[in-house]
Amino acid sequence: MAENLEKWIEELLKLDDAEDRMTDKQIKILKAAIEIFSEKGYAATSTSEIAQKAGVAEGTIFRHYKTKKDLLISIVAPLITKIITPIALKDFNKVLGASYPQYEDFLRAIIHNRLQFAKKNLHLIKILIQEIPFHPELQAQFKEHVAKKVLERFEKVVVYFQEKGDLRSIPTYTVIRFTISAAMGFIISRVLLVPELEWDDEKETELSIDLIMHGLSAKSSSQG
Amino acid sequence: MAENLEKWIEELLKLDDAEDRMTDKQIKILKAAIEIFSEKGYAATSTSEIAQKAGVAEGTIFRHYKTKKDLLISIVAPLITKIITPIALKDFNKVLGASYPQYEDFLRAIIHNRLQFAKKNLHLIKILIQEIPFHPELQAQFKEHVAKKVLERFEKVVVYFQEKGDLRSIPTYTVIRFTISAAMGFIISRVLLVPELEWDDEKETELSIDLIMHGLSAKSSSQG
Amino acid sequence: MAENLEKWIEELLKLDDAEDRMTDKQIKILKAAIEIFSEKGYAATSTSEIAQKAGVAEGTIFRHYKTKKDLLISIVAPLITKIITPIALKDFNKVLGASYPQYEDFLRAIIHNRLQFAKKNLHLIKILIQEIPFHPELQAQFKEHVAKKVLERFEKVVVYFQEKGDLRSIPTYTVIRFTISAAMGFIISRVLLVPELEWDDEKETELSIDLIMHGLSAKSSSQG
Amino acid sequence: MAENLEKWIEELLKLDDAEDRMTDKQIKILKAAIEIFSEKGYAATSTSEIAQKAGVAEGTIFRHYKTKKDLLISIVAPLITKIITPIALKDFNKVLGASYPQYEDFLRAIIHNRLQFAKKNLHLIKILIQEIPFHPELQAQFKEHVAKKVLERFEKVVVYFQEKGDLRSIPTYTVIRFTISAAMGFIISRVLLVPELEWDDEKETELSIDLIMHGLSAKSSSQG
DNA sequence: AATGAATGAGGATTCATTCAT
DNA sequence: CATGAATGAATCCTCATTCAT
Repeated sequence: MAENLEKWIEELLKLDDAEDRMTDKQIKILKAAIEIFSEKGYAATSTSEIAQKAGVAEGTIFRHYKTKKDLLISIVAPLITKIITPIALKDFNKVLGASYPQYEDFLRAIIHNRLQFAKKNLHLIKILIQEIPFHPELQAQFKEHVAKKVLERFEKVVVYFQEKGDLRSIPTYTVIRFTISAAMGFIISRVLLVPELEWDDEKETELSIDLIMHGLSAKSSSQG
Repeated sequence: MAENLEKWIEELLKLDDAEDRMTDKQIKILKAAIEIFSEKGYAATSTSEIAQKAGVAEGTIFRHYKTKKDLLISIVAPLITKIITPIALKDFNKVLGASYPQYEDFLRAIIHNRLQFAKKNLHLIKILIQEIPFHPELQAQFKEHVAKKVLERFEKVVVYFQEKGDLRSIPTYTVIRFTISAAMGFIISRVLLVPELEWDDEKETELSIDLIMHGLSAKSSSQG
Repeated sequence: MAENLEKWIEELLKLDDAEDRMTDKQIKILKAAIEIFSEKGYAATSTSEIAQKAGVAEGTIFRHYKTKKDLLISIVAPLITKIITPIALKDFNKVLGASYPQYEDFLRAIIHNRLQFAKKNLHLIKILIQEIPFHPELQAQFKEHVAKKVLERFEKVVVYFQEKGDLRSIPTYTVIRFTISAAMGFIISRVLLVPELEWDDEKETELSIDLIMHGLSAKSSSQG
Repeated sequence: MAENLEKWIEELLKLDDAEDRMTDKQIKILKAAIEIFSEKGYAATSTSEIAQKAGVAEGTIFRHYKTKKDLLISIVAPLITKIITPIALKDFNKVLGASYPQYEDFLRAIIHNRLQFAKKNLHLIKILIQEIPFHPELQAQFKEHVAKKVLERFEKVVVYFQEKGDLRSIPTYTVIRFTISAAMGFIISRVLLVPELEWDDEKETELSIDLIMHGLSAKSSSQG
């Protein structure tokens, strides 16, 4: 999935309403907006700047997006519903479908996927992180489409492994929080905080899984 | 430490230059700015809004802070150098001073302190998180005064416990990242993401420590 | 040449970039600015005042001229390079082309021309005189495009008549200064200082020429 | 006369109202204002700038001068009535008192005096030239105290020499204008336009007198 | 659909002036 | 007298948005 931003946008919005495809200019506007929003933040970005970078007239932006905020929403809303949500929910069903017999198989899959996605969509992720706190509409969407669903399924997964006797019987939400913290801590360090380091993604992933599993595993294990 | 924001500001700036104390209005301006910046973000906040909330004329702001950006810097810079830095560095020396015989004692102290601070200074923390990405001056300060020093000392602490045989011999920076991720994951959830939950801070702290220690400890331990 | 201000502006800027003609509003802005600048001076003129007089929104000014200073420069720079310079240099070549066999024929031409121009472009001349001292960019332009070239050619003309034996062998620059002083003294009195007097331009011009020539002529002459 | 600016100001204002002498600060304010007004123009000068340069508090300026304009008037008005007027009128009476038997003696005296004054009071002269066009009050004062009186006396002097048969019988005002133009042309070039040249004031003065006299003299004279 | 000139409300900032100390 | 903090009107300028072409 998520090969690169351009495809994302194109496919996304074509899927949306097959007849009402995006024009070339619309795509240019979106791309320009994404780039500048992520660099300077929504509030500090002017529509004229976007128009210039997109190579269109200022008026053209408002032909496609009623307001500047509309443009932000048009980026973030489908990002949440069409991209983040599927990514976020990916792999969860496979646990119950027995594709991932162990919690660590599941961990490996979600870390791998989210990292790949994060690497390819830094701009979008930055916008998401930076703008959600300031826009209640986005917060609501995020909560409903991502947070709630993810937590629901995550809960099922964790309970499943807890009942199976693989995971410790500590509060489920604590397990989830610990897992997400450790995984996201790695991903965020990797792509946002110190991307300039030479990362051995494979090795760091395995170490992270190991550390998480040591914390959560019901059986004690020997260590190096 | 850090009883509450008002005291913070007052004490801070009195310490700064004992003779050259802040005026009453200056404090009002700072407080208003902190509140609104944290709610709407720096770029989306207008100086007239700050003036109104502070109960001063707009011109008064510019008598004390040459530009709007200056006002931001005047909030964030001392926040970094005078508050965040000491807090961030707190407890590290006690390890080598043998006040914390175990890594988990150290963990308990840093989680406790940072959590207390975070609870009392939510506004400041939000501003820090939200604005640092957009202001290179602040990034530089943060890197120099906080990140670098914290990592240096953290490294010493971790190496100390690794050599002592208490912590596993995995890469030091991975240990640090894992520790910070798990601890910050808890704190951020607690104060930013879902503060409305009923948290048993004591119990959650102990659980977090337990989880971290299980991942890092050189000896296997029994679990619940 | 120089029929009146409106034509000046229009022709000027059409010549400048034939395709990229000025809009109607742009001309209105220029005219309003010229009028108010000349009345109150650049620094004492507000952009809102200009907008009002021009019958446009204040923002419109800044769409055409990036800053208020830009507006001033846009008036004065082409004034110097396109209007003042040609006027200032007019007639000089005719001396060497033998169109003006005598220095007084040359004098008659330059006084006549400059006076006509000054009468029709009082506003522009006032702006020039008042603002040049305060704006180094304009000073530089004036020096390069006008002062230097005029002096060069004036020198040639004076030397020509001195070598021809018509003019006294006093320092060339003194001759030039004396000529310009006497001529400009007349023109400035005529259009700026006491324009309300009833002037017989023809007669005063001839008198001025006579006075100058008496001072400069190599031959003594009878007087009345 | 006019030894230097400082003395001028001090003497001037002490004379004014012997009891109500200027304070040290007042003098500093005046000096600072004169300097900055002459450099940047009245409208472009801020009172805070003046206060800073004068080394006083902003409020202090307004204790002595009700408004900023008042400060300008306080500089220019006495300049006109106490300084420019006497200087302008100097020497005129000496003609009729037979101290100057010839028009050229008179010329020599006025050029010399005005040049000395101009050299020592450049700042004041610049302010005068630049601000009079924009301030009707100053215009009125200048007209009444200087222009009118000077012209009256100048007229008497010229008529005197015309009736004596020394000067040509051309219109008196033309004689005056020509004389002033030539004299001022020299002085202005000397102190304002190209002060950086190496001027032989003595020689240039004599040349100017010679040129003027040739134009005006009733008798033809030999030339160099 | 696309343009870009035009708008005017609003933004940051300056400034002359006031007034309590 | 002198101060300088405080003021708020006014200044220059930006920006999202509209609309005639």
